[in-house]
Amino acid sequence: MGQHKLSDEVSLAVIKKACSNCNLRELCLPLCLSREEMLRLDDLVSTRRRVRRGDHLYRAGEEFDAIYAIRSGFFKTGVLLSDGRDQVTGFQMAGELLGLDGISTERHTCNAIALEDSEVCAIPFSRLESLSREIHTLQHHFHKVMSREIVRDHGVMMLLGTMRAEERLAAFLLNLSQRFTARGFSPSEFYLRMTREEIGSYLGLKLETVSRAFSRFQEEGHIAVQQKHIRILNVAGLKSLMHPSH
Amino acid sequence: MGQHKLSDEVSLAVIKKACSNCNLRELCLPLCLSREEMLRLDDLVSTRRRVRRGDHLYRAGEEFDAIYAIRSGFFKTGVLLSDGRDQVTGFQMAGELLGLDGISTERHTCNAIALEDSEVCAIPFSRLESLSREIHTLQHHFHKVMSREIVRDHGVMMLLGTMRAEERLAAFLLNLSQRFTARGFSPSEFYLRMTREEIGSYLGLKLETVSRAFSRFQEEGHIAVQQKHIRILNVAGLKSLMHPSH
DNA sequence: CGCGCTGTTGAAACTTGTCAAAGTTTGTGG
DNA sequence: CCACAAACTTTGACAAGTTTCAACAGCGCG
Repeated sequence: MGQHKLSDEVSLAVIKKACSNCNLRELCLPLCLSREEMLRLDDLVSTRRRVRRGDHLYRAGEEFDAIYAIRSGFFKTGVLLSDGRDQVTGFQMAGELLGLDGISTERHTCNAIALEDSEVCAIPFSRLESLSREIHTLQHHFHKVMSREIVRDHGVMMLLGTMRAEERLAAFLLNLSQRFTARGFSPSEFYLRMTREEIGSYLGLKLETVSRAFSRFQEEGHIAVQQKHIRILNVAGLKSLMHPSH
Repeated sequence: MGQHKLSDEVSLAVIKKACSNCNLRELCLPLCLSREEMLRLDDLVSTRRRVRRGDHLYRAGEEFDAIYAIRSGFFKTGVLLSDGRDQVTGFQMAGELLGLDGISTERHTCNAIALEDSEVCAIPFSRLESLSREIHTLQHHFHKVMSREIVRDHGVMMLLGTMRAEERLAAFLLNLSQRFTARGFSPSEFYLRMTREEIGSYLGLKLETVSRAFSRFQEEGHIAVQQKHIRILNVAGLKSLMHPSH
């Protein structure tokens, strides 16, 4: 019995590397696949890659041949203008896909950098296309994921185009909170993996403005900030900051 | 001989409604398809729809079942926040696709409004998925189109996040110019189909700021503006405004 | 021909950015 | 384990850019 259990655990440890047993499968590509389909996907998503904090997963201009599913860790993506200005275009966490922008030109158009030690599953794109020609649900789900990325970007455009500094930061915190919640973490308490400057870049603000907004939120009792440690004390208060009445 | 010619012209007029003879096929979905594949696409893209200036092609919240290729005309897409703020997320012209954002939730997430009398080809999405399971090149091209939309959105995020008012407007004009050029129109002279307010919404600026920037560009000899009629006099000048030295 | 929508321009108010200084944390090498 | 340097954060004072409010001009449509 003891023997048997041990061998079970060992094989589990191996199998766990596959989509079919990944605890992120509800957030990632495998969504809605049958058991048999999932096993075919396992085969596709066999390459893993570790990325150390601060290292690039890929760089703008590099040849594109795979998208990446984040297994664990935290990333930022960003583009760099010729005159040195750069913009963080997103922060990605476990279960989310990276590299969709590279399909269009067959080159990556942004940089993806790990904000903590991370692990990703590489998904060779041409094989994903092949498989999704055979598995209807996979195809459809992949289209949904790409579309969701477009919707997300529209949300950011909305944020950058119509909101003022404090509204942007409130929206940002609520979004993070929601995504942490979906992953089983606390909705109200988390560590920011990015600097004030990176937050500012994403939100179209200078780091000092981000810092001041944090301080203000704290003064008003909406959150407690200690460096990168955030506790949300008053969700409703933050939400109301997003839609000021005046 | 004369008879023959007439009959040729008549059949041409009919055939012209299909992708295989659409003069936008180099910009639209059919790209890279073989003759035979193109004919199968024709079958799919059989529904046309006229949209009058000011009318909605679709509204946020409506059920999604098709994407649209613009055959002629000009559209804007935008989202509306609960508190009344709205943001134009894009302007689309002939050969471009509308509705990709709807795939993710099976509902349209933005409004699409014609800025001039327009005609679109409706492409039933589930049939597009079927066909692209059979036609590899169509599948790949469609993925590229979605990805291109993501890249475009990142460009707008860059613009909204890092550029000041005049840089934004310069980038906007140069982008329009380039897209008109790709469609065989003059790169340096065109009519804006949208109001200052709509430009401002897209660029995250108030209409007065847009107006002032136009005036300034004119004073400095970069462009000539007369209401919606724009002539670009100095492309290099506009480009340099996008990347100020100081 | 006038009414409404759109666009232009000016002045003041407000928000955010810039510059500067000091405090805090983190990481590294001795 | 400590010391030091580097990176990050906070805060203040001031400057710059954008919005707001307001008035007016022009164009286009009924």
